[in-house]
Amino acid sequence: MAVGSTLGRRLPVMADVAKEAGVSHQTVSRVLNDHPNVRSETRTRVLQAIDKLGYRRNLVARALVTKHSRTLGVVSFDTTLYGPASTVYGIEQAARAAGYFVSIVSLKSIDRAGVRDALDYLADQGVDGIVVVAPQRSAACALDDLPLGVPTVAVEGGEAGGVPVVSVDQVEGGRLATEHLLSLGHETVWHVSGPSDWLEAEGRVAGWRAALEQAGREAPRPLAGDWSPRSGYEAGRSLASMRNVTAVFVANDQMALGVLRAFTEQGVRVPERVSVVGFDDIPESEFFSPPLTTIRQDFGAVGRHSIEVLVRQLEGGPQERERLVVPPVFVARASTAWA
Amino acid sequence: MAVGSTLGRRLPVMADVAKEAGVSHQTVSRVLNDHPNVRSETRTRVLQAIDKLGYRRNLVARALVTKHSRTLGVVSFDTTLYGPASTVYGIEQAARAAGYFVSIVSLKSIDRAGVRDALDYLADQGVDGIVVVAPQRSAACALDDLPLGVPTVAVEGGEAGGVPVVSVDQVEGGRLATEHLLSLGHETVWHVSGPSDWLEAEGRVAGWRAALEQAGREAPRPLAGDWSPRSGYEAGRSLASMRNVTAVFVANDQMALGVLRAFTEQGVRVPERVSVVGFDDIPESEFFSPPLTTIRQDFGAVGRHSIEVLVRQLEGGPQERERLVVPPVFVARASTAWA
DNA sequence: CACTTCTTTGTTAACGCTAACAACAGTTGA
DNA sequence: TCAACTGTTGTTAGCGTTAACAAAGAAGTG
Repeated sequence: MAVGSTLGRRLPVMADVAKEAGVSHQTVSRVLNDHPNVRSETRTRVLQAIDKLGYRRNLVARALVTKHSRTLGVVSFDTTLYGPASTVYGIEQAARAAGYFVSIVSLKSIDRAGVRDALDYLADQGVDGIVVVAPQRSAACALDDLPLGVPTVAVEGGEAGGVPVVSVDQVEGGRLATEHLLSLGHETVWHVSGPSDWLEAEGRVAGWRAALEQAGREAPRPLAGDWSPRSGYEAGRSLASMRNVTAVFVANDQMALGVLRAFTEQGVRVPERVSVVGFDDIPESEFFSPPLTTIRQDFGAVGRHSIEVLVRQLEGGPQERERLVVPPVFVARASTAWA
Repeated sequence: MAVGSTLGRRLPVMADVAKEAGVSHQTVSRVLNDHPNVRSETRTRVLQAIDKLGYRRNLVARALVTKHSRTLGVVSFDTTLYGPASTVYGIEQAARAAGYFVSIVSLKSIDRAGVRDALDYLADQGVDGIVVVAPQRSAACALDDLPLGVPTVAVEGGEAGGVPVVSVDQVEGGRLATEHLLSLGHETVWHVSGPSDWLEAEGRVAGWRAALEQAGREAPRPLAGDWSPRSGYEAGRSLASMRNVTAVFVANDQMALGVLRAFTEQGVRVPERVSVVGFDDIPESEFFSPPLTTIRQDFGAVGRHSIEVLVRQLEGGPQERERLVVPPVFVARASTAWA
């Protein structure tokens, strides 16, 4: 690509290419859009002109007339956390592979108004579709009043207002963790949960409860955390002081780290005296002391599926009210042992 | 905002609002853009019409004529890692506060071609400016051939081709870590470095070397990792088998976790026999066993500054060849002790 | 009172592209 | 020979907005 004749001047437009190639601008457009009826000799002449002038088509002008920007909007919450970050990454990769740009709004806090603003913001910008990573009840609610006419998919969105949802089966994950601990002979399993307004936290609690119930065990009162290692640490200190605790299912790996730390400080040995299971399988978990048994979520798959569903809608499909569930995977390591 | 008369029809445009308010479309435009010369009575009539029709302005059309999209592009590498994720988050927050959208391209691998493509991709889309998170030498090189005319800022970009750079002072960080260990009476300090093509890794090595040299100590051969806990673990196994190692500066916290794990397995006590310092201060570090002494990077500040510099350029400032450096902060915890 | 100036509004022409239709050659077929 | 078709290209008219200029009235000034 050369800069050539337009050096220092304004960027070349389609008309410049047309003149250079001795055709009409419409023929240039046809070449660019792979229309069938262009003589191959004409096509090469146009391509040469494009190359010579260093022409790049103006996608804004294109979007104005086609009404499609080939941009997807993503609304997420705190992309500093491993889960959201991985999900957004998966979404971005899948979107690009499908030929779409991604415009991201990362919310600091999620109230209904914040999500609404973000959605309006994206709709204004002319995105073709939106993925909302809505792990909280409040965010999921905001999906009830969507910008009209913009196809939307929710990730981890519960029964979000009429839009398709892609999520990891949190209930199943909670069940897997709990059943594993029960199968090791533990009388019951304690639980450090995530914040109560998070759907994921709720799902894990439900799975944990279901597994205990099925085994005919009493469910102890869960300890509530906020996903942070510190909150896990505090829960861990409480648990360490209780003699009857032998198994703990912690709702994410970061809090599990805090629990492990508290146990170490209090001289509670893992897994000899207490077994611990986490959730997420962050890259660090394998190197905790001891390496953490956990439930892996395939965030990449969630991202890919959400884009698949969205693109299917964009490209003509009907607004199906589908619900895609990605199964979690149990990962055995060294933080759990026989009672 | 009501949906009103256009229910089920096409979205209302400026002309519809104009007709509703009994003015010309240009007057509507003036109201929307806060032009001074509009009679206040006219203004309220227009605003009422906007509200009644549920009108939202078409930013694509606006961008076509103004040549500004109020969108910034961000090119980053693997936003799953804590550092890049935090930086991008900081950028996004700052950009939104400044009234800009953010379009993100997250590269899987960074070769020069990949970065180039991403830049073209964004330039095509009509972004007003670009932030490149270019922590690798290869990425930084790609800044040499930038899309013409799009203001750009590099984050962690070394001496990137003529564009402003915002970064954390990695050399100073490496120095802080090493000096701390030397001040505790350690004879010398070993180093587990990041990948050699990362500028950050290089800076930390340089700081470590400088501190040792200044103290008149021999620098041992550094062990190379790839930022992952696993590579730290492997380095840790090597170090554990060497009797003369009493202090290790690890180039990031994730690898430090791996080192700690290897030491634990081999019965090497931290900090009693070996002191360990990490880098980054990820949220987990405080809860490692033992809590990790480390160097904190203020990723949020880096993001904010990069947007500041970029916006200053966009809004008329000259393309200054500036270099903004954010100082790292030493964080003392329990993984270091007197030799 | 004529003259300039200011305020408010409207009219017209872009911005760079694609869609729709028109036009023209070169076939083909009756 | 004329009509109908086919493949290729050009012409025109938008998309929805802002910029530039024009115009009309109000207000100030000598």
